[in-house]
Parts: sequence; C-alpha cells; structure tokens
Amino acid sequence: MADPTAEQLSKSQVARRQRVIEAALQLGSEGGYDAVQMRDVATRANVALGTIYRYFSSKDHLLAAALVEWTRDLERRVTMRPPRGDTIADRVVDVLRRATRAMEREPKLSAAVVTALSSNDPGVTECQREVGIVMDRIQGLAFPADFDPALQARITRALDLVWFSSLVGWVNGWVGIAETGDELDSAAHLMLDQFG
Amino acid sequence: MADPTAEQLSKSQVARRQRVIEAALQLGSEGGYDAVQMRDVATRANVALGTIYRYFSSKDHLLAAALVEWTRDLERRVTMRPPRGDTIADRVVDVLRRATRAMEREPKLSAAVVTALSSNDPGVTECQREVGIVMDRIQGLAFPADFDPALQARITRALDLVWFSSLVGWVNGWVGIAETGDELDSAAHLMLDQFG
DNA sequence: ACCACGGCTAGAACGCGTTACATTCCTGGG
DNA sequence: CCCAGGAATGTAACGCGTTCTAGCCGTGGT
Repeated sequence: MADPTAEQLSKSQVARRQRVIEAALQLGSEGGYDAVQMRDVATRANVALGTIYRYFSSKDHLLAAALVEWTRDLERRVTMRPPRGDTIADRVVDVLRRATRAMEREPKLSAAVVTALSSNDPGVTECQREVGIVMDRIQGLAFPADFDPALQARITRALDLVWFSSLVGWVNGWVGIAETGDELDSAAHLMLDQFG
Repeated sequence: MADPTAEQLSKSQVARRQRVIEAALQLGSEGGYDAVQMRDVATRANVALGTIYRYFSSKDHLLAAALVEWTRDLERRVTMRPPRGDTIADRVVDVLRRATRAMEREPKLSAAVVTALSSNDPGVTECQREVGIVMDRIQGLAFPADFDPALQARITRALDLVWFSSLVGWVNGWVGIAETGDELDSAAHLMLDQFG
C-alpha cells in the first residue's frame, strides 16, 4: 500500500518503515540521490527489496516521505523559537532562510529529497501537498494575527513557489546557495514591503 | 559534444541533429516523457542510438534543447503581437498566460520537456539558463521603457521562479492548468500593482 | 492446537537510459 | 586520386528502478 496513512500498521511494521526511511537518509546524506539505491536501502534496513515497495510506491516516494518528516521537524523548531524581525518581510525571510540553512548542512541529502519531490510519481503528490501545507503553517508564524487571511494565503503560496524553484535551481547547480537566499529575500520584500 | 553551440557543425550534421529533436517532439507529443525512448528516437530519426549521445548528453538534455527552440518560437510570436493590457501586471500576465496556453495545446509534450528541464544533468543547465534569459526578454516586452531596470530584473526573476514551479506543479498533477494561471496572476499583481 | 492468509524474503527477471566496441562511411588534405 | 582520421552505425552489455515468483513465517480466528 503506497499510502501508509490510510492503514493500521502493526508496531513491527512501523519500525520496519522507519528503518527504511533511516537507511535512505543515511545513504542520501553520504552520496546524494544516486547513492540511494534501492538494493542498498534494503540491505541497510535489513529488509527485502520488495518490502520497500509495499510501503513506498517508488524511490522518489520514499525520499519525499523523508522530506515530509524533515519539514515537520523544521516546524517544531520554528515553533520553539519564533521568527525574529521588525517587519513581516524580515520575519518571513528569517523563516525561509532558516529552512535553507538547515538544508545547507546536508547538501547531498537535500539535493536527493528535492529531486524526489519534483518527480511525477503519484505517491509523491501527497508528500508534496503535505510539505506545502506545513510550509504555509510555518510562514504563518511570521504574520501578525490580524493580517488578511486571503492575502496572506496568496503571498505565502507565491513564496512557496519561489522557494521550491530556488531549491531546484540550487540542487541542480543552476545557482549557488547564496543566490537562493537572495532570491527569496527579494521576492518576499517585493510582495510584503507595501504592507505593514 | 554535448554543447553544439561551441562547434562548427556540417550541414548534414545540423540536419541530423534536427531530425533527432523532431523525432523526440513527435514521440513526446504522442505519449509524453516515458514515450520518448532513446531507441525509438534513434529509429524514427534514422540515426544510430549512439549518435544521439554525440549531440546530447542525455535524454533530458535532448528534451530541454527542444524546449529552448519552443521558447524562441514563443518569443517570436510575442514580438510579433505585443502584450495587451492597461497595467504592467496585466501585460505580464498576458504574456505568461500565452505561454501557458501554448503548452496546454500539447500537454503530453509540455510535461515531457518540463520534466526534462528539472533534471540535474549538466547539459540541461545551459538550456535552463537559455530558457530563463528568453523568458526574461519576453517579459521585458510588458514593461515600459523607463522602468527601473534593477527592479524589473528582480520582479522578472521572481515571476520566472513562480512560473517554473507552477509548470512543475501542473505537469506533475499537483494543480490544474487553471490554478497555474491564477497563481501567476496573483503573484504578478502582488508585485506589480504597487507600481504604475 | 491448528489452519489459512497475508506479509516477508531471496532472488530472478524485465525495461530503458547509458556506455562500449568493432566495423563502415565520409570527408578533407596531400 | 588516395589515404588518415573522425563520425556514424549496429549491436551487445551494464546499471539500477521496478516487478514477479516461489516459498517461508507469524499471527489471529476457530
């Protein structure tokens, strides 16, 4: 079943699934996308190759699922230590730059999961949606409570798109990590400076 | 050589290269990315499999090169019939929507080339850059001549990123084509309504 | 305690991008 | 006109994601 959220998994099954994700994370952080080879993941997770495909519909789905976990971690961290800055734009940029910095710390792994996220595998679609939702929530922490929700949604959505493009550009080597941050910065200010 | 722009190609070589691209376009428009199989491209272009790799470093590079040609066509069309609209935002949106509509007419092919464009193949990087440059020029047609160039570059760049994300979202089935247009619309207005 | 059933395993097999190799063709310089 | 050398051909082979098969194991219902 490609969609684990719909099923009741036994304790050992949850553990197996987690072992698989962890194996993928390890291999990915060591050698990037290409180094995450399904046979190696299986070996390292002490699982049969076919078993992986019972939990994930593809290699990309597996890596995308890992990114979902990562995003949730980020949300936790940002919630713990809320964004700093005088203006909305500053706070939004603060949040997005924190996300970028976290990825910078594991460049190979980040490249791997971002690559996976732009696959058209159906299993990935749900992960993509999930990541988008969490990113929206995270950015929401940078807005004042009385900000017009519809407007906030539009801005947040646009910044999600810019963020995603920037990441893809970075992992594919089109731009350096610094430009990535600058582009986010620029876009956020273009959209937000006109408001408080 | 993966970079045909640097070399002097004989007449028959140019023709061969073009046959390969055309074969890829045909297969792509019939069945999308997966249907563009290198062996089939070779057969249809009356070329040996290995020959394709003399001109393109990968399947993705081949498809990306096709997109570059497509983008140049778009530029020609937009130059012929300049963007319409009262405000800058309207004109920019007009241009971007025209691009989107053109893709809508060949959904399978568009999905194929956009997929290729987000590959991390080194040969693709140059195509990506080229597409970006052309898109910037096209958008430039929507700005008045006296608009601040630095500001225009920032806005154009951000819209490129939004455009790219939207396309990826569309070809991967995350959003419908209508939302794609709306997202561009929204972002363009967010950034441009504050100016003329 | 037993049986049936569904998940798990090991491993083979398939598809397609990519590469390698031997051979033939074409072209431009002597 | 001829020859050297790069380009093109046809085909086999490789790598890795994915799928398939056959058999084993463990668990939950009777």
